[in-house]
Amino acid sequence: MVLEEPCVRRLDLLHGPVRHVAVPVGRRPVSVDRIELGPRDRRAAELDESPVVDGEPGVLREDEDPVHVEKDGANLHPPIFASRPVRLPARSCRPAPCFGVVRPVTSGASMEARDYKATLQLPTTSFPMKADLPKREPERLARWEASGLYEKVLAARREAGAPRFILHDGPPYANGRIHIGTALNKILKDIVVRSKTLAGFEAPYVPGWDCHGLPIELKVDKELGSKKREMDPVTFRKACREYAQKWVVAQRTDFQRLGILGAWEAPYRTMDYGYQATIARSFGEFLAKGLVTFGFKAVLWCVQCKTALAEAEVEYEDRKDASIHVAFPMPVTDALRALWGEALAAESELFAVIWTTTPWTLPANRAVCLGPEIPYVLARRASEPSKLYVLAEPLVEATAKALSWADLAAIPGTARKGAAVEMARPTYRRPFDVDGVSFGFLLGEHVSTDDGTGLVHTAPGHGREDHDVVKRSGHPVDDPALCPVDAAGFYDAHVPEPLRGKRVVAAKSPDLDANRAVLALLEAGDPSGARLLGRTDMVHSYPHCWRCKSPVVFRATHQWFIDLGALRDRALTEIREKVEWVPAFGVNRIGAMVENRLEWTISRQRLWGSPITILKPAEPREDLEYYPSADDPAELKLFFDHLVAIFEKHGADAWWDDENFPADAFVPPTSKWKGVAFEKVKDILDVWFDSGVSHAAVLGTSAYGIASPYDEATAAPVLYLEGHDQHRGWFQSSLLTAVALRGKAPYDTVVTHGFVVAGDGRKMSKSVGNTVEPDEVISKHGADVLRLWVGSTDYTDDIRLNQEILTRTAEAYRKIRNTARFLLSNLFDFDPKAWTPSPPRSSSPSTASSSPGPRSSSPTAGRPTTASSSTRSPAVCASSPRPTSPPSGATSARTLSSWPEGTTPPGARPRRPRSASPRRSPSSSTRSAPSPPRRSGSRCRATRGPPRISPPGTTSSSRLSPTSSTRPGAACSTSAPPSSGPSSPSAGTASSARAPRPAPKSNGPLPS
RNA sequence: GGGCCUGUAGCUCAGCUGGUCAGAGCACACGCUUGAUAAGCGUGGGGUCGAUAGUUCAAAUCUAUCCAGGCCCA
Repeated sequence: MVLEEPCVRRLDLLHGPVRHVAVPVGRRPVSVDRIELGPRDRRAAELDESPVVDGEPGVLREDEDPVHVEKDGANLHPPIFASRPVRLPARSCRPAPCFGVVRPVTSGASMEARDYKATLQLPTTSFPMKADLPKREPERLARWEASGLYEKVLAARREAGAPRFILHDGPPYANGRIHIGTALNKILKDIVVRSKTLAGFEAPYVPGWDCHGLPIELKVDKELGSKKREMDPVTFRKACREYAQKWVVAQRTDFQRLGILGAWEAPYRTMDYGYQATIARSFGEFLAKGLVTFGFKAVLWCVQCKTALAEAEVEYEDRKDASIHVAFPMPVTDALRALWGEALAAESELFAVIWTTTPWTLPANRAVCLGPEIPYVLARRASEPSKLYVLAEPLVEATAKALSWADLAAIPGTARKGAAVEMARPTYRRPFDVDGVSFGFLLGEHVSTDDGTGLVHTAPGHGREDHDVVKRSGHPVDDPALCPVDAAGFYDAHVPEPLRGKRVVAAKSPDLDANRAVLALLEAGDPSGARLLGRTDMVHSYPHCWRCKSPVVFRATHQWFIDLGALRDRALTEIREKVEWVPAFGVNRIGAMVENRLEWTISRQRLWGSPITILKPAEPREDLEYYPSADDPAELKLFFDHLVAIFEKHGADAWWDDENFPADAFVPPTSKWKGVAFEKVKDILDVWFDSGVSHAAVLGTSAYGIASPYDEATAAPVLYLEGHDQHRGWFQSSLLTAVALRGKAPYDTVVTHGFVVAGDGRKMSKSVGNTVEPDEVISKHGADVLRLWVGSTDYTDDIRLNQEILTRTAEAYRKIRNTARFLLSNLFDFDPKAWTPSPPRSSSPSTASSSPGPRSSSPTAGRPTTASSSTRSPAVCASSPRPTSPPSGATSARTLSSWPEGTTPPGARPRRPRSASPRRSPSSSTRSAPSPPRRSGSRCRATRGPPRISPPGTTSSSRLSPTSSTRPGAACSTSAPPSSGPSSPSAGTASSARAPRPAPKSNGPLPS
């Protein structure tokens, strides 16, 4: 059988008995064995009045021309053979190729037979058109699990000596079911891991969970109710552990249902004994390096939970507060008269006017801050000319408006800079003065003329800037009187009698309300002479405890800190020069955050966590404040070696097990302090410290089954992939701990994704009712549809999701599926073993040769930060030979998320690094392996649109949607409870980075 | 209020350093097909490129402001 060109190619492609042959109009099949015309075709032909002649099917002879049907001079149809039936193309097929059914005649099939189906070679497949994913996916997953697919693939790569690629999982918080953001995050990770695997890498994926922290503690607390009071800490912690484990299991089920492949049988949990031991050892290293400090400092404090909060544990909500202007009387001194001259008459009453929205902090006032460069004037009302008010010049008008004092005006010629005013050493009488301690006027750069009066009420016990400015001025800040508020939010004895026992926020009754009491006292006339000039109610954004939703306060307490001063420069260097950020703007984000961060409050007054493993002498001693300390490195090492051994065997619970492990049990037998009576510090570490050291606990050891990517011998690029809220959270806590512990960032590449938002771009909120739950999607459409949705979006930005988008995605899925089905069905009788590949048409030597392995052969070469990773990542280099893995049979269906079991995925053959590519240095290829495709010659950082990841097995690129949780691993903006936040690094769940697009031309590196 | 980011057809996205850049797929409408049929094929409608003002011979593409939205802070 011979067909003309276009048909011949098709035949060649099919490489088997001809089934469908494209017969272009105007061209003619020169010779075919036989062409049959089915009844329907015949009817169509009749309708068309085509010259179809009934007759016996016959053979088209070489010299016989097909009949052309011409109408008005144009070919309307493909050839129709009068005596040789042919299936007619659709009438609408005009110039385009039409499909005819042509088959060789092997037997004398009679045209009389009614069922022509048997005589035709139709597409054949058992791959169903209908996916029925909700039902069939679980079966597939069960097969994966039963066959140990993940382990097998990994083992195969390992045996083959494939280069490694490590995606380190940011641990989601083990509290509650997963939400859509978590799903987004995990699917993106799965896409990366699988594509890397398909690209020939050994790409293990060890999932993890963040198990410690306040949210779990509070939940357990609630569940236990009154029982908790009878419970010892060890028992309570056991309950927390069980609670966390319950959700680990639940979430694992959820993740597996999404089709995520990974080491689900051996994940890491921050509450694992070994992990806890690593936390303690890491803390020890911080101590040894002198990075841990202990001090009195205003921290965010929840009076309801009675604990310090991390910034990330705080949510800002609108709140209505009294906005008040208060005048503090200032004695008129000679210096001030010299400053202001005649404007300040001897009989004048002088006042400093401050503005605040937290009246309850007035009893803690110790100073008034002025901006050094801000001009201050004397202002007065026409109606009360003897009263002079000091105000910032730019704010006189605004103050007059706020107070409804139309007649308030600045006295011309009285503008003096804050620095000059301060030089005159003015004083004032602070309100509610009990002990007479006031620090007077201080200069502070934080003073602005954006609002207020330009004179800032300063209470060092209740504000960070206040604390800092007072401390910088040399005044003491450790005096408990500076913070007259107890842990539960009640005024203590450092305030005047009428205020004692009032609660500063979250008062249950108006009588207890400190703000109200303060205002009442001011209105009644405080002995200091302070006057309330005016008050209004103001709605403003105010911090609330993320957990109990109570308004929080700043309260000075004793806390442990990590001093970031020593780490900052190194961290910034790593951020800006070593790490690749995808999308590139991440570097600005985290850079600015690290730059502005001075310290990290690491202590929490809670139970469920890793302890701050420090002992304090039961009786104060001159020679030892705490044990161990950086001053005695030998003792410190001794202590932590001993402690880590205990933790590895008994877990951190031992720290609370006073019966079996009293303080003395932690003093090593050989310590010189053995015998001294100690008490344990009972604070726990910020949970961000826990997850922050995962690089040490999981990647730095082989405890979780993978060799360390940080060891030279087993080095591998490390990718972190989380929502962009983790710039403040896990990325940062991981970075800071890694810089402290090993002097380097823990990751080579950081990919961030956006948050999942509703269809209108707004955040998902349960109260609004615009959320989409993963299990709903799965039960309705199937996980593959959810995965396709991820793959079809731009993950670098926020990702929209609603029912319509899901419907579209499901429709797209059907198209893709049917296309696959068509391809499969045409291959049903394809025998790969009998197939001889035709030689490549042409190959460009340059492309063909540019497939260096991901790992460079030069161990010493670092990743050049400026080198463009030019070209293509070896990881996905398409030019390397891809073994064709034959589907085992006609029925082998490939789904979006799988390759046939027992077969080697395409591209599975590991590529060995090429020894020398003239186009790229080995080191650059090493580093760029995990990075997204870049435009040639441009640095990733400068790339505007992030490249997309091309998920293996899917036809579309994927995007991530962020959810809104606080921990890594979640990217949803729904109201999932943030895990306790890292004090400094706050973590968010939602992240919205755009997913890298499929690598262009198959040569681009994957953005991972 | 600050930092970072986003805003192109109903949906998801391309449009690089300004000059056929107003595109694709899906959806929709109409037609065809009904031996891939809860499929397939063809044709078509649809966007003042968030808004405004600038720079320029020329702007979706640069600048400024504004509006809307997201994350992180305050």
